[in-house]
Amino acid sequence: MKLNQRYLQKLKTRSTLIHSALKLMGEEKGLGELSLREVAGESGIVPAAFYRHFKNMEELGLAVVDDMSGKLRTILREARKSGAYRAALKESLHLYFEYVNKNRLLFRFLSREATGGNKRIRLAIRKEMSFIATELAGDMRMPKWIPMGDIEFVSEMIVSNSFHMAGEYLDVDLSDHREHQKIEIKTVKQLRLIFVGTIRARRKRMKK
Amino acid sequence: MKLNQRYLQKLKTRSTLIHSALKLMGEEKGLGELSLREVAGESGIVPAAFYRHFKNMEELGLAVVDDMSGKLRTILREARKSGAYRAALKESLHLYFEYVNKNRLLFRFLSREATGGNKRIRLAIRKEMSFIATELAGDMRMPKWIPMGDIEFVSEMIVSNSFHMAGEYLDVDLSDHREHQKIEIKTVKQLRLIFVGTIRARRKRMKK
DNA sequence: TGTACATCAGTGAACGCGCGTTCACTGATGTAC
DNA sequence: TGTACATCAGTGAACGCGCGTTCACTGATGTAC
Repeated sequence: MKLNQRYLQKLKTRSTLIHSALKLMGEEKGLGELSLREVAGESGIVPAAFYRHFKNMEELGLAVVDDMSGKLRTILREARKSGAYRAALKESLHLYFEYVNKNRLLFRFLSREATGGNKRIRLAIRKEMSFIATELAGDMRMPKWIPMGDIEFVSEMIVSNSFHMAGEYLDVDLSDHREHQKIEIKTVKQLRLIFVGTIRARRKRMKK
Repeated sequence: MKLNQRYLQKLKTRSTLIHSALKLMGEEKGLGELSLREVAGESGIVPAAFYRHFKNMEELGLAVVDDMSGKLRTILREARKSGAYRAALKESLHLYFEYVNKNRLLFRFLSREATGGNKRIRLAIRKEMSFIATELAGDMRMPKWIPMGDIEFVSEMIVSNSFHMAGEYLDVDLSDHREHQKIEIKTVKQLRLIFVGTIRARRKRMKK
């Protein structure tokens, strides 16, 4: 039997470690600056007990990425069901930035570690973004005559751009609504440009 | 008299500190993971002497950004003079990725710290990118009827995309030429798409 | 030009601190009979 | 069901280490006269 009391308690502590790590990094500290003792302390266990869950801090970092992957995919699936994709670009992005704002720590973590000091973690995050891009490609409404290759290319660009703009969004002072608005509008313009570029470039080539 | 022997020696040590920092961070370590003692040791001075140059590691970080800003601007100016901008997109980007490869530490630093843990440094790097985008906007060859606002918008996107792709480029195994090639081609396609999007979107609006 | 004093980059020792890791342990929970 | 033993998440103490920062100092260089 695996689902016994002891096992469940272990999972709970593991999850606490993951969330403590996210909390302690906050908006300003990288994974590499986080200490094992800090995380253990915040989680209410003794430093030595950390090793019952992870071999070292890198393994914990990968677990954080894995945990957020799960969350992100769930959100994505729900957004698809709720029909958010079918809304106009402007409305979709408004929902997106609202979500970014409600999950500041998560997005700061992603933005920071996607280019951070640890290569394994960088690649894990990039892989996750690539997954999201593939999902998005499947859901995107594009003229039927646009080939799938183009759609995948464009959704990669969209995901990359959106993450980048989320990073800028999070650096704006919390109370500065005007600046938040500006970033939202800028993102809409960027994505629109990407859509137009895709469609026009393809149409041009097909006419030839 | 400012340009005395003592002052020049101080400048030299300061410059050594900056380069030691870049070297020690290498491809994998963030500014926040770098220790004052490491940098001092690598530079051949005693830890206490560090304080003759910088108040703390953050100030050193800002100096690194400032130093690379100077370098980057010089390169940009030379590229303009040499007419590299007038070459086809493909050739320009090939030169760009060659430059990225020759300055791996610099670009890894920029890529890492542009979203890194320290907000002052993030903003300093972003400001520098924005400067580069403005320069680029002035040099870019676009149809005369495209308004300056559009050109600035598009050069911002280009700079942002190019930096992002440089980050991916640096994570590819050094000997994997095929993959490097792929990233180059992908970047060309991305930028082409951005150009087409800009021109077509604007033309469309003007016809109405 | 020569002398006497000021400046200041770099020294070397010392400090208290939090770090990662090890170890034998405890005691609640699980398992075999 | 009851008992005897096994498992194992978490404990608490200890270790040696590198850290940032302070301080009084040194001695080469600069400046005023």
